[in-house]
Amino acid sequence: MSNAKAGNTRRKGPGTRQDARDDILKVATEEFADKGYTGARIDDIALRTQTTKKMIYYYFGDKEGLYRAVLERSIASIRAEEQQVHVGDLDPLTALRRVIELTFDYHERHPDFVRLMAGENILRGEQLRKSGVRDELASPALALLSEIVERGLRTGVFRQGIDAVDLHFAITSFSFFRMSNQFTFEWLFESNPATPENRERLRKLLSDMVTGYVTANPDS
Amino acid sequence: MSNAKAGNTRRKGPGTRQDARDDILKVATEEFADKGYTGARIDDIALRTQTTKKMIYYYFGDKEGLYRAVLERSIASIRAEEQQVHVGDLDPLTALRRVIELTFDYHERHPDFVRLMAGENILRGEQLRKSGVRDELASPALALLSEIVERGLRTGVFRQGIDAVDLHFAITSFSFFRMSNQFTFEWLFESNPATPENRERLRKLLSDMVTGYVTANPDS
DNA sequence: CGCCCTGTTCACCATTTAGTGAACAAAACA
DNA sequence: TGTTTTGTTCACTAAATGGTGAACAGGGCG
Repeated sequence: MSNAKAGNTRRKGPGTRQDARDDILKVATEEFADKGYTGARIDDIALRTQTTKKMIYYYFGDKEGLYRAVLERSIASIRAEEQQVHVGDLDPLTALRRVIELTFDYHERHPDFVRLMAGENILRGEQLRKSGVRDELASPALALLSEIVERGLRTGVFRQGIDAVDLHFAITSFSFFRMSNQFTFEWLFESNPATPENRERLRKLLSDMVTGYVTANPDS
Repeated sequence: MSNAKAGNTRRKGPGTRQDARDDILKVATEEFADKGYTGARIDDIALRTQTTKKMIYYYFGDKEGLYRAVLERSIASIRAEEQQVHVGDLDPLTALRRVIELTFDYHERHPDFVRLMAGENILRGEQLRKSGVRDELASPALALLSEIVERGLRTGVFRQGIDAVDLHFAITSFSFFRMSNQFTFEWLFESNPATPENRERLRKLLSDMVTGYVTANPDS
């Protein structure tokens, strides 16, 4: 609509070109995370950007293209962060605790990512499936876990039948749900799990529960 | 739009009045679960209903009113189901296993409920907060768990520091995430947790993990 | 110098979408 | 039986929304 931007100083200085894309992507990420795919408004994104609506279409083609770019960027960022972690020198149980805590913390630090994934699942993951990014190594976090599980089994600290993907599932479901469902959970139980006063307790609970499960324990 | 319904037999027989509301609610539940609040289309709902768009507005006022009615109905239904469960005669650990399995199964059996809650959380739970239904006893499932935890602590089977809400959180996050995030999880790890071949394993994992955590264990 | 490629602006459009006005039908009620 | 209340039809609308056409600016390059 009327894009009456006040100080429309049309500077063409260096760094404007690629930065325009980034500017759009950052704003679009917030918008899509906040309202979901259908709820997001291109006009609103354009308004909060230094560029215009036409530029969004120029760079990303259509709403779907923009949305896919947002998803890909968000996932790339989590991968980059995961890649930094190294736990090879820790004993399996300590390493596992480490990974659990990192996963827990990551979800807390990136609510946009959580909301984006929640929204994409409502859409049955169709856009992600159309995207090609997948191949760039599934998830460093899983590789990490696989290595830990292998070591744990080898040294006899872990019990038989532990699967890395299942472990990752257990850890992620807890960490993700804590952020994604905080509102309905609070409404139901008058306690918001994503809140600071519940943070440490839940973090420890998850860590204890998973490490306890994994630990070799012949009886029972 | 043009509601050219083929056999528009305008029967006014008994049972048409209240059933119209139910018909609308059932279709609307699917629509909102499938597309989220903003993605849902009143016209589409009307088309798949025996009534017309105007009737939807007649009964529910506006889109928000319809959505809220859908949420309330969905939650009322889960409550009704939970109320049926009785585990007072089982020992705490068996009772806990029972509740875990019931929660796990409920989420599997009601994907619409899961998707609806996921969508409502993207909206930050605003509609649920506007709704007044909450008072009708928070959650029977929680009452059940509280009673089990109390017995478990009393008989010394459970260890100290177990909280019923936290337990419920752990159980629900696992069960919910399995359904809600199946698509992105499958995309990432080439394994869909909601699928029959993963069902039993995950169900057992959750049950073992939680009961293991809860069980008294002085060492470590 | 003239051409072309990448950005960029502004006005504009077709469709979709939530929501309505008014008249009418059929019970319920008096 | 007349009147009021509840339910129902159909045509209609204002606004929002994703998306476009065309013209143009400016730097790189033959």
